[in-house]
Amino acid sequence: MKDTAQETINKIYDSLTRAERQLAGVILENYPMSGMGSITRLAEKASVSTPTVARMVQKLGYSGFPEFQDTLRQEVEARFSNPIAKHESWAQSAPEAHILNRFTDAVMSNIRQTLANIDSEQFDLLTALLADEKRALYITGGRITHALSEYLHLHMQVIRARVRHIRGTSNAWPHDLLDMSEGDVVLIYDIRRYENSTLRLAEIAKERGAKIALITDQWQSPVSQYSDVSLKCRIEAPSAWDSTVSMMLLSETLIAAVQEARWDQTESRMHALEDMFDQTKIFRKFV
Amino acid sequence: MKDTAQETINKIYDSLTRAERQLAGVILENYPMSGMGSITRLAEKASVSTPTVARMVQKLGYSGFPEFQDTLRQEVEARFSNPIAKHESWAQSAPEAHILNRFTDAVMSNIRQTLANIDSEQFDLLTALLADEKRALYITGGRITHALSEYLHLHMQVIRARVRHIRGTSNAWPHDLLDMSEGDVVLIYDIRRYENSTLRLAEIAKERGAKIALITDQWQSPVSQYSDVSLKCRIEAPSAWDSTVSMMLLSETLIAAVQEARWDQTESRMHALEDMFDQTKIFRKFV
DNA sequence: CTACAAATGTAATCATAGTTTCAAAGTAAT
DNA sequence: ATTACTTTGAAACTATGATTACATTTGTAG
Repeated sequence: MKDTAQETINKIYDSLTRAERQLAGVILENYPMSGMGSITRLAEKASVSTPTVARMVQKLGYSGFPEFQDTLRQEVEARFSNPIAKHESWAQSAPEAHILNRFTDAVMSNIRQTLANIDSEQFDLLTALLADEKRALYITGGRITHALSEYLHLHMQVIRARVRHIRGTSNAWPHDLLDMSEGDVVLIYDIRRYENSTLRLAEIAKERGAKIALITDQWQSPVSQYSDVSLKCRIEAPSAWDSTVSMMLLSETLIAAVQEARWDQTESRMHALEDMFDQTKIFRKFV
Repeated sequence: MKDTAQETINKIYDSLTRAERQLAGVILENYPMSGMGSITRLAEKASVSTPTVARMVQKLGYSGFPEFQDTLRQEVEARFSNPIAKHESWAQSAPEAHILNRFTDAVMSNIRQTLANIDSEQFDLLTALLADEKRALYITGGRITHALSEYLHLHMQVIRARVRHIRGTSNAWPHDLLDMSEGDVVLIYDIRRYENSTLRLAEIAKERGAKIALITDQWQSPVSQYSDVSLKCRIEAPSAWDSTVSMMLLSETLIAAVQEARWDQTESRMHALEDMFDQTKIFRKFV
């Protein structure tokens, strides 16, 4: 493997001249960031002239300062992108290039980026809206996100009253909007291939005074122009389709957050639900 | 405290134009290293022109690209000398104990464990079964996993013919089994609070000579006694409910794998679908 | 469909960074 | 002390990066 700049410097340190050693000292001092500015700045920091710097990087084996700097940049990048988990293979039983590993790589990165860019205030605001039972809650999704919206709906129904699922994919949704009143919340999932009917729905809901919450991709659905709160998720994947894993994560986190926020009320609802399950014998008793 | 470039970008993201968002995406993608090269390189990576970059950094409040880059450099330097970054907090904008960070922690660990314990041969076997159009495919889920099963069904329908979704939650599923013949595949999602009807379904399908595939949790559904192939997922979460994110990940990976396996046939199906969408004007043209 | 405004890229211009030349200063050997 | 050689930085030069002006394209309202 190729040496890092650091190693090279140490290797040839003895053959360096006075000014060059001075410079080498500064570079190593807080390596590798010191070399990230311009050649002039580095020269000044080491109190030598720019030609001295230029000459030394050539001694180190680089064609010029830019190449030297590129090397440093790459080193920084390597250290950055996940000190530990850089190239761990997720499924050890499969080769690194197996779709299991490639896909998981992408998804992990999606999740990291989604979380890194999330605005926690928006999240908290949305949690508060969803937890407020005075506001009726409408949930809807598009073709791909329908499943997610249904999943959220299922859980929200357990947590609180007045939750409704709108099938955005049907054309019956205007009926659902009849009951909507000022201050109600409409939560919309919308990712690319943004659908026209979803946009219309948001528009109409907005007109009726509803709060619009949006969960969308990094390119943002046009619905965002009407939304009061929105969360952006990364959805890229090595596939012909996008990955909604990060949206699923956010949805579940929302469920957990809302649930936490109103545990008092939810607890009794859950018990009631359990009782009903018991009576209908849907589930196996203790496996 | 002064905002980081990252925060600033997110804050004004809404007011950005198409090309600028494209650029913002690239910057955030592997922030902050992407901004460390020259303006030209950054522009190329984002497929926009250099003026677009120059304009955006000004929108962000910097006097020009060099100042912007200086800021990034300082951020990198700060993170470098800061050893606390070890235990990474996913959403930096929220405290470590925020549900966003706690939940994500759990989910990341679920994914790691799920992948670590997966048997890639089982996965490949399942991929092959799903890719084989000679076998009709039936997909079903339980109360919680219904959404997942529907999601998989949606995609499988695009990829291949003869796919059917069985609503395990209704009591009409015996009807769906009438057409089932030897060698067909039944894919079942089943996680805890395993449902009786799901078990019955598996039993009957097995009797009719179907291959049973199972996606379940780490405690394993009783369906596994009938299954020919099964994948186990971790689903624990700091919540009153389980997290199905890892199942979603596996499902999407399966979709990608099957799709890859039969891309020749799938491609034309997807085009046909696109054409139909165009005709029905469901989607917005290029946002 | 037309007219206008906004967005974006091309190309010219300007600024700064990087390199090279060369002369001055330092150093060591005679 | 003189000469030959090495080191070094000032300054000229060159290349590349950043900015600006302007034309083209794209989208939108009338």
